[in-house]
Amino acid sequence: MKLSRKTLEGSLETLLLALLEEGPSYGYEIVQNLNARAHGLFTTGEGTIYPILHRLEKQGVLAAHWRVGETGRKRKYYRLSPKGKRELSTQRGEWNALQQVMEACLNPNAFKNPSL
Amino acid sequence: MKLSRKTLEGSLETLLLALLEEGPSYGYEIVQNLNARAHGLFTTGEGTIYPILHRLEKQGVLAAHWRVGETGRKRKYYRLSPKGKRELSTQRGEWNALQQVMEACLNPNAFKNPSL
DNA sequence: TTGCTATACCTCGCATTCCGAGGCATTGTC
DNA sequence: GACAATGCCTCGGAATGCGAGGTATAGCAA
Repeated sequence: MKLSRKTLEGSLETLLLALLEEGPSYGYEIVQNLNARAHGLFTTGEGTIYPILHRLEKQGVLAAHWRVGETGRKRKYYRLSPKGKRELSTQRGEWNALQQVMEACLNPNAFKNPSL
Repeated sequence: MKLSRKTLEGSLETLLLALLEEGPSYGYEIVQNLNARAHGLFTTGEGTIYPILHRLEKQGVLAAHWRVGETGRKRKYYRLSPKGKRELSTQRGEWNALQQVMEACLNPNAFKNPSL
């Protein structure tokens, strides 16, 4: 099954933040990593990830610094700033909340609400 | 807590389809119904719902017919077409799949994956 | 040397989405 | 007659995802 674009919308940023919570990484690796974790459910490209990284850096959610990796090439490493950690926490909460509403609507019979 | 627009993105259509699965309804009522179920977590307006309804009708996912309700006013009732039922089923599946990926990324410690 | 692939960065433009603001008509109430 | 509630609708802006393309370097093979 291939996840439609619409379903993925708005979740990518949360996914990205969660990934960076585990440690600094750079754009190219992040794309590979996300696609690996998606297990073929969806595929992300650089055209999607780089603009998000730039925006988050501009917003102060991510901090970036250039470094030469073990391959000899320059990489731009991103890591969560303190603001980024708070942001991730917020988004985790929002995700859980949405999950509950979706659960209640998609499986309404699980606990019939007489008020509706 | 107020759900940010980004988190909600892409889920509204699924929510709408799930609501119509329970029976036909019309735009104005759908808006009220969705907001009631959101329990203040988010608020949707008619400017959001009507375009979605029109698009879904055009795509053959919803069938619509005008009828005069018990209030005396004309209403445009929408119900799921057979295609719509299949679509809802698909979206339910996509939601569950996304949920699993999100779960795995947001709580990576739950089952450490050594390949990452 | 010359190419090719993988790595690694980036931008541009299209299609799509949410949503606030507004417009129109009708019903019932004060 | 004024007003709110019901009920439909459109328009434009901001933001998103993403395919397509561009640049440059490292390493390998012909």
